[in-house]
Amino acid sequence: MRSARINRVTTVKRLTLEEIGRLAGVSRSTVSRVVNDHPEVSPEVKRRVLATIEETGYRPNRAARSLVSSRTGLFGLVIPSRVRNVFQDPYFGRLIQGITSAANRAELTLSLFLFEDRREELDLYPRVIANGMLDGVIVTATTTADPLVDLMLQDRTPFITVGRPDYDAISHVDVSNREGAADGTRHLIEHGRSKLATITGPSNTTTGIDRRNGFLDAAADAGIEIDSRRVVEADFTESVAFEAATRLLDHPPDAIFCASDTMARGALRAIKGAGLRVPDDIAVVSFDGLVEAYETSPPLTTVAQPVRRTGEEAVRLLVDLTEGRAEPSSRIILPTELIVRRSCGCDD
Amino acid sequence: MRSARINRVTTVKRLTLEEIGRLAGVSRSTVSRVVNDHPEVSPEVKRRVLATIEETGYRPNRAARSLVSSRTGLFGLVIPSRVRNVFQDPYFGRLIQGITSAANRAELTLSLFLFEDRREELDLYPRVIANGMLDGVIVTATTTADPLVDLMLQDRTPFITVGRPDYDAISHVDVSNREGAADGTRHLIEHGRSKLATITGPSNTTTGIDRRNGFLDAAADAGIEIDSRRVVEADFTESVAFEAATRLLDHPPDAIFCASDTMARGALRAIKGAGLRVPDDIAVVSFDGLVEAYETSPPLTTVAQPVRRTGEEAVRLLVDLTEGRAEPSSRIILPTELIVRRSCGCDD
DNA sequence: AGCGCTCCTGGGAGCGCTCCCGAAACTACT
DNA sequence: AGTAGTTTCGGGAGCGCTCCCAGGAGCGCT
Repeated sequence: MRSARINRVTTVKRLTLEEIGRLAGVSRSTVSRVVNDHPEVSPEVKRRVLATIEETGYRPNRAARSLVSSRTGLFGLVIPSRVRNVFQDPYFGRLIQGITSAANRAELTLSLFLFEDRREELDLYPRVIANGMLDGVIVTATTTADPLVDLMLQDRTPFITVGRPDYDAISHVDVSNREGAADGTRHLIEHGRSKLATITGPSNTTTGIDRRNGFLDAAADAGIEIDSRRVVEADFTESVAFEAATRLLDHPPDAIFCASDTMARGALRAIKGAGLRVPDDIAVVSFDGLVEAYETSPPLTTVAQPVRRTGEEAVRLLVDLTEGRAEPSSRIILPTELIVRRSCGCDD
Repeated sequence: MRSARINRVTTVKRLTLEEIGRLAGVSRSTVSRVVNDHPEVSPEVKRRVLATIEETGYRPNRAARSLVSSRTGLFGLVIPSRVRNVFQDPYFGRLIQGITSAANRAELTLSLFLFEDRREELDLYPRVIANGMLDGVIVTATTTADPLVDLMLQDRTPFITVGRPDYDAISHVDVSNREGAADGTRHLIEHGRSKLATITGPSNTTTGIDRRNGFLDAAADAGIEIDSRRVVEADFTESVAFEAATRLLDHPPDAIFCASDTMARGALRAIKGAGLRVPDDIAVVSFDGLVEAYETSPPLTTVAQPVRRTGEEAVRLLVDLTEGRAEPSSRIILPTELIVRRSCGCDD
């Protein structure tokens, strides 16, 4: 263990522009120009100022800058309270990585807002949004009629959602949930399955709705009737999906389309628990592509979505929006891709 | 889909203290006193001011406040670049939940800093720490000789680490890794196992070191010799642990203590792949308590650590530190608890 | 009536920065 | 040499807030 030099300096005179100017023999304004890389500074002076900034380790005070520019360089990432066990599903982790990665590259700072309940969530607005603390906000996983979104709509700080929002005219980035779900379901049908079932996400989320509709689209296209008891709703968690799947097994389907990998794990567990085999008795296709092949048995066939890229695009869109480069209601839709493994009945 | 009222108001006069004062017929100062709940305001005036604040929806500008108070209400959570796949392991998710939950309660805002590489990580210091953007910082998962910690030590912004730091004199919160690991190992020994092995965390982390030492402590106490080939290092990921476990199986032990649940999953997969049974051939005990019983087969016996509480205590400690309530080098050590399931050889 | 006291309120100063305007210095012309 | 134009720099003003100090109002007391 190394011993630390704790330098609890009590009165470090905080360096200011004025002070640096004094040291370099120029004015406050000139130092400001150098710091902000304005052109009208002679090379000689610029060199001198840069040198004293270097040796003093001066950093401009952010609060003062924000006060005059009314920009903070701070962006918010909001994950609503509705999301139970955010990190149980690999989705959010991956999304956060994409977002932080893009944020780092753009040299902007990201605040994370997670909530335990609705009260905390609504408290966010007065506490950090209405007072101009954030230059922009990314809201994920909104529900239909999300009160936070309603509040944000009243405000001036730019925001986008990840996932299709309830309102039109809100900028967002999403993946082709409906088409992807249809692709996955079609694959099941091509395997000759016809007693199709699905475990959907919550019906108060657009993601849940879109993937369910994609499933229904594919079935309808193939002329397959879907009994409403074969459409069960869960909440993207493995335990609730387990229960949903168990209910499904009362009248066993020969194929299940699960709206997420995590839910597919629950379904797999339920099917095995009932003494049935995957894919022989029931074929399974899921959505996300976030679970490695070795993590389930059999390996999951899944509709992969580019989560990391979703995060990166979200940051890009938000920055474009704050700088007026993007249309107020642009949308970016990223493609999905079917990854064929074994749970669908394919050999490989 | 509801249609949105996008109110792109171009020139909203931002409300100020002065403005509110004018509306309420008092001065800027009086409004300030009301907002900050200072006592020397008459009830009648206070009521009137509060009323106009309410009806105008006024929120004090944070930048201006920060400028004079030199406090921002912003805290940072730093997860160093070393951590590959932060969210593959449930640990960080749980920790983040604990931290954000406590932060919400304390009405402080949390910024998240994740990095892809060392360069990004070191960039953090000049970009957000040295310019006083953060009131305090929580650094997790530091390695020995972490350059960021070295930088922070030079700075005045208070910081703590989660996990025992390399330096003494840095405030931190940690769990009893060494004792916990010894408990887990002792349990294996009580099952009559003597050919003990361990898969450790990285040897440049105090967590890796402490848990390995706990394992060695228990073995030594029982008079059991540990062949150095029975101590293999991994990096807390399941895939590297899989490889480490595979190496271990060249001279199969009859018990493995894994320094994390995630690594235990890798070990389980390797053992099964080799055609051996758990716990019959090899008993397994892990550390963390973050994996549900149904998630592995057999259910893992594990040394549970209170991750969520760790996060909460971290926030508490940091806040105490910034407000001068805590000693400059306090440490909080949380207890671990052995959760007995089946992988160790117990019946239930 | 005069004094001192407390209670409440208003306004000046200043936090560290950016923006703007004007002056100084220098150049290039007539 | 004088003028206009350009480049480079300094200082005032002000962002919205908090802190401090001064002063008025109201009170009870001598």
